Amino acid sequence: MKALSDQLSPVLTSFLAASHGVDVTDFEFQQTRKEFDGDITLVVFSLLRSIKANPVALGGEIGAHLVDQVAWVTDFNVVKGFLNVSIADDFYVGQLNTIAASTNYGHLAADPAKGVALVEYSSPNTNKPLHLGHIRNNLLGYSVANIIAASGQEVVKTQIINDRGIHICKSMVAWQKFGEGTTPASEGIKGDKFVGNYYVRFDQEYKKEIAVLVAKGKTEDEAKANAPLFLAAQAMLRDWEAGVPAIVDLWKTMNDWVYSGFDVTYANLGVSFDSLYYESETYLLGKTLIEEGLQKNIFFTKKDGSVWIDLTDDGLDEKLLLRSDGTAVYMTQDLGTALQRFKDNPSMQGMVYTVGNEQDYHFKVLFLVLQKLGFSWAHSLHHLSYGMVDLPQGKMKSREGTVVDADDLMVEMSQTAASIAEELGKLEGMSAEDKKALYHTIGLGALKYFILKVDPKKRILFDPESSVDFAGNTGPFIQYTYARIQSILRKAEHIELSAIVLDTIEEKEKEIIKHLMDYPALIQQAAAQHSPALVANYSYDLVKLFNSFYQNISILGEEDTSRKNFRVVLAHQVAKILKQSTGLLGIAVPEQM
RNA sequence: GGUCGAGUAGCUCAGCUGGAUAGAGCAUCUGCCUUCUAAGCAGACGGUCACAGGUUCGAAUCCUGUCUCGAUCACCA
Repeated sequence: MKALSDQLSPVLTSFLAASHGVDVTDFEFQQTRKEFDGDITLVVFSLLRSIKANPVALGGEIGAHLVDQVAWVTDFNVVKGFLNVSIADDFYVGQLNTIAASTNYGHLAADPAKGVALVEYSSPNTNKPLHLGHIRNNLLGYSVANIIAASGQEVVKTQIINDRGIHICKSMVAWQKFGEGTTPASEGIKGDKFVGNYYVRFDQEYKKEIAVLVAKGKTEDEAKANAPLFLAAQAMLRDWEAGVPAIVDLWKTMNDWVYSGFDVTYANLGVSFDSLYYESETYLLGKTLIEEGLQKNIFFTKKDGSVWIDLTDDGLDEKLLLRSDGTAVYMTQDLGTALQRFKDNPSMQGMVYTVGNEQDYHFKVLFLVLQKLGFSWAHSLHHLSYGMVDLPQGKMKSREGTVVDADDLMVEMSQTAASIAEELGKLEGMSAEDKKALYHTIGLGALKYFILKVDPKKRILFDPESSVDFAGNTGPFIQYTYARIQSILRKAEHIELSAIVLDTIEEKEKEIIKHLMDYPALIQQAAAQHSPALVANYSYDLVKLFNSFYQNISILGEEDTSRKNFRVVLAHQVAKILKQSTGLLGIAVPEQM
């Protein structure tokens, strides 16, 4: 649609300037409805604001001009205020040839003038294994990074690792006390799960201690603050900050366990990072920013020594930036991290934070603070806010064991894919190894599409019982269509794929080409809106169009050679775009399934 | 209470910079494998676009108010 309207608009502009003396550059086009003749429709109504005329008469005037002046406009009709324009079939054939001739159609190479965009995602709590919520985060961030890159801007995928603080010390204390020297290797479990267990263990033992103290007559708050485990964790944090070697070593060891566990999950999920930031390395820079803000009188100090910013003029509240004891809070380290990233990427133009919508307020404040500190790049920051993934019984809660574990879920998806495939029995002759890889591709395709097709802003309800579909509007449906096309292309190998010349094509073929023509504009739109859902829906629509064509019109069975060639090229281009578009979503497409 | 987001078919979702009779999938029901892979295709059924006003040639889309759900307003991260 856009590709077509972009070509018609200049003609209309100059015509209206000459005939009515008005300057109009924006026209409202839409797809012609099925019940009318034509390919594209100009909404004449919208022109009436600048031109006083009868819409039907004006539509006729414009239509006649287009037929006269544009070689590939063949006909027109006017219904009420709608001008339906017909386009010559060979125009579409020409467009298909253009698409076929271009590699990476619709994707642009990085433009140095656009600088580099950072996309942050994942950034999990290093004490807990990744769960379904993190999967949504990772898929969104990874996909948005791909989409921005395809739109023509260099991208750096990054994350912030929360590797310091009292919560880290909790699992360290628990391991020291109850770990008995075990390691992930000795227990044969992933490092993140191993450390996560001690984090849970801390919480359990801590609660017992509190109960004991309360039984002895202490109040709840007193008990919490005086429980031996809590005191131990606090002491450990002090030792860590003081750089006590034994503690720092333990910290490094346990963090490495977690990271190696996460790496396995990331690899299975198919996401990756170009750079990592550690809170332990940026929170001090955050503190210097606080100093700077105080000197500039952007921040103020309260009696107890805590540092705040007053955002009431911006419709927000006062916000704490530094504790009264001088230690950093969440905001402090995020300020430092942002500045560090700019220092590392001087051409930074745009940074996307992929973080759940529960932190909308935090990011509003963060961006405002950076703006007030005078950083020009602070205006290009964007919070990619997404809704929670909820279970039928509500929020996922690790303490209640209602968390959908990321590793487990991926295994289940793979197994479901396997059982469906075995039932269908189309994979004879494929090696066990290839099958395993294929099941993973399909299972993950189902999961990724399921999550990415919905608007990020919306909550997702995940029902483990009804699970993720493999038929209908799903990832496997798209993968299946791709595999079918590959099958055709294998059989069509001997066909000469030179530029096609045809005067007439089928309606279904035309619909497909129209959709292919929209791809470049779609990528730009998806990048501007940070929306993988747009790419997912585009891919689905393309597959719907192709399948209808495939089931109703024979490709290889066509006797006319040039027509057969045309259809093979068309199928080939559909596959090409599908591979590109699903690739942006992190979904792989199989040669056979 | 303030702020932000969501509310479209029984269910899960598109559509939202205003345009012709609001679209898909799942579920239910009909057909289609002797022909390029049926994880598919063709069709039926299914809607007061939360509610009420307003703006205009025209509103699911924009504005105002109301209701429901979620998030947030911590010297937690």
